[in-house]
Amino acid sequence: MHGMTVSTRKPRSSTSRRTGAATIATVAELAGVSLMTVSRVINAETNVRDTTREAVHAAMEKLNYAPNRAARRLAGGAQLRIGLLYSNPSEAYLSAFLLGSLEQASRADIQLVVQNADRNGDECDVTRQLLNSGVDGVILPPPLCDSQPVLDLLIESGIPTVVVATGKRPDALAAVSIDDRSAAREMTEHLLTLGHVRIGFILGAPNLTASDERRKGYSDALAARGLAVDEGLIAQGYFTYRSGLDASEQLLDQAVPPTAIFASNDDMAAASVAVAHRRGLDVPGDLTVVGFDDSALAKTIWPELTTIHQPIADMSRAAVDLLTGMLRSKRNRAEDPPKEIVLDYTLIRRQSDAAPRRRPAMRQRD
Amino acid sequence: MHGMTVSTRKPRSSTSRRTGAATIATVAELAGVSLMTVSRVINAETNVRDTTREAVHAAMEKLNYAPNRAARRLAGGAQLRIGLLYSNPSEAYLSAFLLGSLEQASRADIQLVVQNADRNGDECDVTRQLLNSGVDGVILPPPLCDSQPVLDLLIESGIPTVVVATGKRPDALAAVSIDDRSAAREMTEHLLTLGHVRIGFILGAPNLTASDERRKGYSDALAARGLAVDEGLIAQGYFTYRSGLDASEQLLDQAVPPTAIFASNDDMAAASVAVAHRRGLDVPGDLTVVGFDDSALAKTIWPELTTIHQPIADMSRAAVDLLTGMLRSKRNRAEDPPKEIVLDYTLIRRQSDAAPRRRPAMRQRD
DNA sequence: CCAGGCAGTGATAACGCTATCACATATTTA
DNA sequence: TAAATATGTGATAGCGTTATCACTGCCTGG
Repeated sequence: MHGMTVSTRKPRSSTSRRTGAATIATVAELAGVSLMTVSRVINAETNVRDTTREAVHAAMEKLNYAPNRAARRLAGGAQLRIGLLYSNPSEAYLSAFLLGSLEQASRADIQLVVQNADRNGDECDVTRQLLNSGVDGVILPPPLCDSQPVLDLLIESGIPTVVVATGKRPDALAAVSIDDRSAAREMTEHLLTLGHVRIGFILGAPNLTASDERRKGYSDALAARGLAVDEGLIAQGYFTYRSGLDASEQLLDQAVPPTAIFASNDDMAAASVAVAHRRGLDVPGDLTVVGFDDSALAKTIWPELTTIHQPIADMSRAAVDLLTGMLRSKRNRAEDPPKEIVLDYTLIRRQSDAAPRRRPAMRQRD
Repeated sequence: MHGMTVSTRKPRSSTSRRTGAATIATVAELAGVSLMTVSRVINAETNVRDTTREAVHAAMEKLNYAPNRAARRLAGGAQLRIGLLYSNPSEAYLSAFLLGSLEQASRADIQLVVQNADRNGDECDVTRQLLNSGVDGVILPPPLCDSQPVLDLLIESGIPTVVVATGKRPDALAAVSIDDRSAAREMTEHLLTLGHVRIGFILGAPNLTASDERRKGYSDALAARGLAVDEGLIAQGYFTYRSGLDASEQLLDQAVPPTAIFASNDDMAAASVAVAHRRGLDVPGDLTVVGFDDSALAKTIWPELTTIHQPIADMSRAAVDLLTGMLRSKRNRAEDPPKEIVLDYTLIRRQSDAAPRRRPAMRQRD
């Protein structure tokens, strides 16, 4: 006859790795019931006889029992995982972003899966791969937050997603951002207040929504002062240093060149400074240059750049927070409309801005 | 009768409660090793063959694996905390460094406590504070890795510590570095091979040991060609852009100016480029400029800098790895002598170097 | 009086990881 | 040359909990 199991298991060596804390097993023994019954009592399940329940409660009290969270999560499979999908941002941006999100994830005891979209082929492939790997939510920092194919994929899959620092948020997704538009307006107003009137503007990459917002902010400020936007003072850039060089040359080649240049990011602002120097213009004496982002570069070059500080780490922290909330409430079946969190920016004044020269007449070299 | 169990159990339905996330088992299968080997790699244990380790790392990357914290804690792995104490390095350096260490820490599920030594008063106070906060180990990137008081404090406390990128490692501590001296020699040889003879050198900050090493490398290369070191071609810098401006001016003011400038880091090299442009010199046409570090800046500016690539992120990853190994082996066994890991550098050739002009006379552009 | 239903309860297998020990090869030592 | 010791790797048993399903009775209704 078979089917009988003789337990050949040898008694566990008592020393190995006991923590000393009471476990569900201790409670069960004391109460004279099985493990499962105790588990049911703990989880307030209904189908336990009252007398049994009381006995278990008594035992728990006597033993000062507290359930082990790790074990609970392990068994329940309730561990949340969120994916962070990024694509060649500047390293400075990425590390600040990671710093914030890892910290928050660790605090909330959530697993963070960081994935680089540039490796392993196509953006969409990587996105699919991430979705298949079983994450519960996704965080999308720039520039991926403006990639329509990726967004479509995420929206279609219905996975809770937070986009960060995009200019216009898709209706279906939650977002964390700063108000790019009013930041750009504030910076432009700052320049106007200094006395500048001809203010050049270097656009960001056309496919990124934040670029648009910044340009609108620039226009807003001019409009508020009743100034017309001179298209000759707006040059296309692509957020790279090199594109900034060309754009700056173009602006300074104007018949009446600007006395200030507002670049849509710090890299391009640094390029403006370089072009100015090459032309023998002093910054900020002859030309004011300001940037946006407050990247590492802003403090590296000389003069240090006046720029808009984006709280990158705070934004990523907020994104993790927001996503966690969404995931938890999703369990409770609540279909709230996606939220949007807008954080504060700061205008950081350094050494690259000044009032325009009284007489813009002639600038000799030397 | 009890004690005998008839096993009528049918095989479990496969669907039950899979999360879809990659586990240590998935990784093991893909890498073709056992669970334990993967576990060992994750925990940076020492007794795994390098080839095996790489295979496992590759598998983890491909699967986007992240360890399950709950399972980890449950199984008895204590939560390790390591402190990362930094003090105003360049932001570019710091961000690359953080990127690597955060990634590795996250992979190994270790808590990383990042502390800025410049806040809260004195370096030593902050160090003590960090030690008291109960970290299990410390990582010390430059420039703090050269601060004798801090080093003394750590050595005295006996806490496992890894210093990174220091020129000379204290005997008592483990270290991760590159060979600064031979990297500088290689770069100088490169310039010599291009045909340069008068090569200016901008020193790094005098209190940092890496600066010394780089200078020695420069001298080594000249000596190897039988060239004397002209002190007029060596200018003091402090690793900042601004100090690079002064140093470059000084070098280019020489009666017979150098045809190439080798700066001890990229920030100062960028400054050299700026000064050259301001003087109407073309880079690399009229002046070759090369840097060291391959920081983000090297690829940001124009022309992009030829430089020595320091694998900063890899170094910090290695530091975390090394430290975890030390902490784990500390539990199990006695004290091994502190290890030193030397990673490879790479000479990256971009657009800022060229052979010197045949006739240093005058040649108009275009 | 018996098939079927339902409330209680228990036995056992995951969950994903690490500790422990066994084992097969290298490398050294006697 | 055999024995002793390292090395690198794998098998397996937990860690404390919940999911799943089997089992025991006790009730129903025909």
